[in-house]
Amino acid sequence: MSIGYACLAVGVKDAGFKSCTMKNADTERLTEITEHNLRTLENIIEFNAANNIKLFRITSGLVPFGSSPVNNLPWHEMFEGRFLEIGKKIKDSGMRVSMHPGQYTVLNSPNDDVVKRAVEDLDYHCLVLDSLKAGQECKIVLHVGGVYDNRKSALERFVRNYMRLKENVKNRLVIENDDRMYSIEEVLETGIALNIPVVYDNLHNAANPCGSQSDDFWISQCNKTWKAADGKQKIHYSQQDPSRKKGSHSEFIRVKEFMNFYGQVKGENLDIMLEVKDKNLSCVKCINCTSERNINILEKEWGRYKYAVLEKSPSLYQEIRHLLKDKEKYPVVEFYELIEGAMTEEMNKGHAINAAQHVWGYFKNTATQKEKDEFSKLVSDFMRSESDLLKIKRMLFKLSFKYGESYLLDSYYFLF
DNA sequence: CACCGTCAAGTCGCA
DNA sequence: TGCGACTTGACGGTG
Repeated sequence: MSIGYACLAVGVKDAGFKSCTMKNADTERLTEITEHNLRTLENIIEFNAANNIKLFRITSGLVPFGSSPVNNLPWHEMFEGRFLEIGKKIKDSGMRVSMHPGQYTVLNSPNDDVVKRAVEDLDYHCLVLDSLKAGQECKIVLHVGGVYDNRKSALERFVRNYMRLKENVKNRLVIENDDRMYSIEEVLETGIALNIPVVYDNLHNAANPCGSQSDDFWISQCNKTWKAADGKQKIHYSQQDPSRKKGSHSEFIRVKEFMNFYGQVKGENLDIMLEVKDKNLSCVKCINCTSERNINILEKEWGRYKYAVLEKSPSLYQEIRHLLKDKEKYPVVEFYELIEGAMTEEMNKGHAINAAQHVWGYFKNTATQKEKDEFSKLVSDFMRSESDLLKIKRMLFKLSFKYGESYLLDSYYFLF
């Protein structure tokens, strides 16, 4: 069982991808961005390896306009060596990677130009994985596509167009239920007919259900479509954002809800891809909650969360400190539940200033007079509602960098 | 340097 | 028939 996250890592140094617009996509810019994005991918892979994360989705934007005539660079030859280096790091750490073309890659369209672009886009995704020398268990996840007023012929067209794909693309392609068009039942029928694996997505099934079967039921149905060469069965797991419309991914994984789900499926041998806004943060959380670890892990996590908690709730901050006192225990679920409680608190100016002062404590003796003046001005501006908290945090982050406070540089305080 | 409109894709639903 | 919504983060131009 591995738990992973998609595309981006938050709070990781030098881990931002770049892109460009079509009209700026000249050879020089495309080369530079590809080079940059490969370095970014490598940094994220190294972060994953260091944090015991064994499942990761690579962003489709890795090579800008990778499947468009706008980009006619032989990028996989130009960067062959870089792909091999990164691919080796992936393999050496035991990581499984995947890719997932977006909603605009539609293989079953009645418009043949659209289909042609979809085929080219799948070729591109496959070439990225091939260039990394990723095994056949590293999949490309695709939705079935549109309905066009006739589900039966639309599904038949998917089957026909699938046959047009190259063998190495076919070997990686898996299909997923979506939140509007094709329910898990229809995707399963298609997967069985084509003999390709099916990825079950729990939130899509909640938005676009068929019958009232449990997640566990559909997961075991999908399990039958995964052959040995395809690797472990994969599913997508996400939770509804309570304040946004149906189908929106939550900011973070609510640990209690996740553990309830996990209790039902832990007997299966699954890889779980999380789709969640805070990415690696919830991923680390879920890994910590489902594996045998010790309190050192929680103390490390606490070091990163503590000021983010303090600025929302001093009382929960104290409660967590007490929870971590007993070094023989590993109260992981309680720990994260308390953090979640703090993160959902409304912002309170007094608490926010208090936390900012705690962080300022790292610098107040070493800071220059100019920095001291600037900090107190930002604080009083914030109290008078003349500026926002972001400005204070931005300054504190800069100081952390300048004075080499690596403990603070890793803090999630600067992310929220 | 902060802010916000634009980009890029294909389909569906509603005038 | 045509256009807005859907989705996403970063670009890129403005003030």
